[in-house]
Amino acid sequence: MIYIIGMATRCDCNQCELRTAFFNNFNEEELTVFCDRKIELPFSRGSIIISEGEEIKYFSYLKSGLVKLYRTDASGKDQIITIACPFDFVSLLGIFSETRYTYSVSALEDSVLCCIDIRHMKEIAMKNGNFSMNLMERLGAVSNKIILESLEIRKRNTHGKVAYILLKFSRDIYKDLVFDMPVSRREVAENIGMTTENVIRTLSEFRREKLIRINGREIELLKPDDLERISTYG
Amino acid sequence: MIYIIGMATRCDCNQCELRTAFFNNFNEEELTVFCDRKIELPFSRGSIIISEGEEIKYFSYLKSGLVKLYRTDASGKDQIITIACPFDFVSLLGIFSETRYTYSVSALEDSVLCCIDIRHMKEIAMKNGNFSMNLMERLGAVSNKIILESLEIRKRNTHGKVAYILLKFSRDIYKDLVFDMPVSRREVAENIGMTTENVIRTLSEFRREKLIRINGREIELLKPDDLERISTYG
DNA sequence: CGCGGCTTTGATGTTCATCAAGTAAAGTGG
DNA sequence: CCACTTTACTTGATGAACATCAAAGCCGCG
Repeated sequence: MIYIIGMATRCDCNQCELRTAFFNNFNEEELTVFCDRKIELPFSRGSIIISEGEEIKYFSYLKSGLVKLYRTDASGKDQIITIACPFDFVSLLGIFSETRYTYSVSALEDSVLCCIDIRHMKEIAMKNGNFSMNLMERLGAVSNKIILESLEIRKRNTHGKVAYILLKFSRDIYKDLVFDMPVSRREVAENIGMTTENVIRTLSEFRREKLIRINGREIELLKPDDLERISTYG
Repeated sequence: MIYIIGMATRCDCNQCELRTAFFNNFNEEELTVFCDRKIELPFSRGSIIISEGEEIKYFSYLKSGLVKLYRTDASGKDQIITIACPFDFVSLLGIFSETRYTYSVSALEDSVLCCIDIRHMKEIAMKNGNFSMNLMERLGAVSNKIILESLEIRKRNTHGKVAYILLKFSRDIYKDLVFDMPVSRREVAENIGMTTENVIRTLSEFRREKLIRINGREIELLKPDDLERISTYG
């Protein structure tokens, strides 16, 4: 992990939006210790946060911004595993069963990561069963989401795939019918298993059919219901 | 879950092969309680063990046999998530974050499930941090495997996909170059995202090229190294 | 014995990746 | 700040890969 970009900052974990997720299971002392030990690291858009093969030292989640988790194959082609939003874990489930990362992470937007020493995390989990259960629930939900999404994408044709990811950006990430795509056309292709050309071609078709409006990376969903139908039925 | 097939049996958890995985973290008393509360359920080949949407009542793992985890879409088509071997968990990670199953499970071979009340499992995990951590590690490893496999399959063409799954059966499941396919051609197709016809066509090509020998469901890998190459490079 | 499901092969057409080529945008160094 | 390089985006043409449709043999089961 790279530490050079900006200064590590601190915030009050009492205020953290993840509090209800698992800090609730801390007593005062635990929370203080956690707060003291955690560090926050800012990363600028485009920078690599974690490289495949790197040793796992921290348990970390995304505090703000947007990051992609991806794998690079032998021929250098990337495959995007998932895109993580604020308060999603960047540490996936392997975090406790592996010693090295099996994927890379890079920042799609300026982002801040909240990190805590993995050993410390384990210690807490060992001692505090409620915390540990809560953590398991959260990690499980993330894994489930990734598995589900991968299956959903796999069964769609090109039109369905593009509609699916447009709806995902609009609904799950930006909660708006108008948004700036955080990823290039190539990255969209890497996410849904298509070629860059066909992503563009499909987007252009959607534009011609007045389903969407495109202005560079800005996209507006004009007929979300129709896109929904395309996503579901191809 | 269906209980009607055969009688629930018991075994000594001290002898269980999963012992080192997490029973090690039990003290004598905990192990006794666990052993008393768990039940073993036999299912005959082809029977449905869990149906999508069903309430999650048990944490369960496969003691013997072979099962498939799958989802059924609106049009009735199945998509196989993964095939679980003995001592794999049938309960995936959602187990603690969901109340209902998001997938179905059916027996590919005569199988025995070891089940324990999910509430009891949670109680133990809450109290025993080591157990809980171990559980998390194991669940994490399973999830990771599923995610990885899904990504691997997605990036292969038909030849690569078929070679990949043949090698998986041979190496991971049966540990032999000769094995009986536990699944129909259609199920292979549902596992790797192809049509049944193209699975058969590809298998026939492999046979004509003397890469494999086929006798109904019995398959022998004659040139595993060549299949390896096909799996990796298409 | 006949029905339904599984397997297999062939013919056909659609979908999609690849190749090629050009424009636009964005970063780089003098 | 501008020429230059590189990267992103876009469209078209082509062929290969793959799904679909059709038909027939096989096997197990009621």
